[in-house]
Amino acid sequence: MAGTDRLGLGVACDVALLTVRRGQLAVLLVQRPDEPYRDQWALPGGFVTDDEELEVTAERTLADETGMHISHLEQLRTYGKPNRDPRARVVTVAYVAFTALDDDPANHPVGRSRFWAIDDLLIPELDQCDGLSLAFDHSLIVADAVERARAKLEYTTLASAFVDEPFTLGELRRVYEAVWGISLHEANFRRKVLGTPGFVEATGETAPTDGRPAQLYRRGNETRLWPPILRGA
Amino acid sequence: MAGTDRLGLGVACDVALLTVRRGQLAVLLVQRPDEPYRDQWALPGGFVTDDEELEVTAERTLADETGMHISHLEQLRTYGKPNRDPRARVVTVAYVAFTALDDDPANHPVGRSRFWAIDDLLIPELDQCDGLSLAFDHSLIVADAVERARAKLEYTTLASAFVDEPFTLGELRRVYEAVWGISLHEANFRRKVLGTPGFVEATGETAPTDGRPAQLYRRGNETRLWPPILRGA
DNA sequence: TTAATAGTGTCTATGAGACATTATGCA
DNA sequence: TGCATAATGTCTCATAGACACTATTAA
Repeated sequence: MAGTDRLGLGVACDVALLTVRRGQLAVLLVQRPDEPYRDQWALPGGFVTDDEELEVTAERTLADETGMHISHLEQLRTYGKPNRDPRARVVTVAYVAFTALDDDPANHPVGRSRFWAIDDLLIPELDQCDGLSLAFDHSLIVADAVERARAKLEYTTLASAFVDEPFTLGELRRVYEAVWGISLHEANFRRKVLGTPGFVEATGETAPTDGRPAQLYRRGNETRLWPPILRGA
Repeated sequence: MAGTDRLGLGVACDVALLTVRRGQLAVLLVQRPDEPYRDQWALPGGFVTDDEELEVTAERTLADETGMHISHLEQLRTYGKPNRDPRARVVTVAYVAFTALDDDPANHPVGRSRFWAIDDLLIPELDQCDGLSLAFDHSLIVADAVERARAKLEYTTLASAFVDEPFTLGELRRVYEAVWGISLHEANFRRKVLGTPGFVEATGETAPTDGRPAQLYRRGNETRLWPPILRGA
């Protein structure tokens, strides 16, 4: 670690908060109030302050800019291309988080922030060549966050983080379908989820649907999913 | 991204170069010439210079400190605890890479660097409570690198990156055994590898062993491994 | 009744784990 | 000959995929 010039280099954190809304995977964005990229949409985030943990920076800036308080952030990766910010060299440590949208308005984004369906964004990295254009290299970060979510559904019980409790197996299945963009076989999905101890816990209650009422479940204690549910080749 | 105080914060890159040597997973370390942690062993790495890609910093400092030239680095994660470096706030972007050790001395570490078997290191994060103590939080980085390697063996053909060409299936199997620390069933492993198109390509040659001579193979073009080879619960 | 979704049961194909057996070198 | 490792064959079990069928509500 030889010391070289390291001034004029900023460190920031950005957060890709994902949810499933109206059957679509969505990400929380903020409309930028200032240049550069004024009025364009960007991930919430900001610079690291002295003696502040990176994850705390992510939580703090997320709360400041969107009003969302999320406690379990997961580091995604770090983006440091020299010209990714036109003002100066900024290395950003991106975090990803997953949340359910409940009916409590206190948990909804405020100010210039809102959720956007991934499908409505211009994300070349996901072969989406039209839609809302994002500031900086944030389309790349969103693409990586989406891939992280897709991968984690395979081998963890993350899907249940996207649904509000209590939930039905149909709702849980539609999370998989929204994130992976494919349809899953209802009966096999049920067998798999119920056959994994600790994935979900039955409440004994039922909820009305468009058809037969469905059993309600809560999240179980298990976080790993073994064997995994694989997306296929 | 509101601008706040961001001076006095350094950005560095560190590299965990992994290999399999004498049947053991090993990592390339450098004995520190200066304080802090003088004479202790650390990952090669150094500060990012102006307008330098993070990956280039990693490659450059690896080459400077160890003489190893590795072109395919993969970002591992970023470590930014406020006091991880006693001198100043330093955020380090860690990279991981995988290499085979051939007989060419040009590809061996030089100077104060050498490979250390993971088993000989003090890595609390891997429940290894005695052995060589590493500088900074590098035992955590090494632990994460080892876990990355273990995971990638499952769903990619990474294992072949650890063996010098040409290689036998026995050598390839011993890579899995060294990295995962378990023994694999020889016949099932062979069926799996040969049943995955593009994992290995037969050369037609054979190599002597302690028993029957073994067919020799080269790396194939496939990088994904489907279905994966799973370590088990 | 029909439509819609929840939920159960079962057949089959695939692939992993386990094991037996043969092949081929060397001491 | 015995030993060590390579290589092949096969049986079994777990599980995913597919599909048929029943259950329960609302319109």
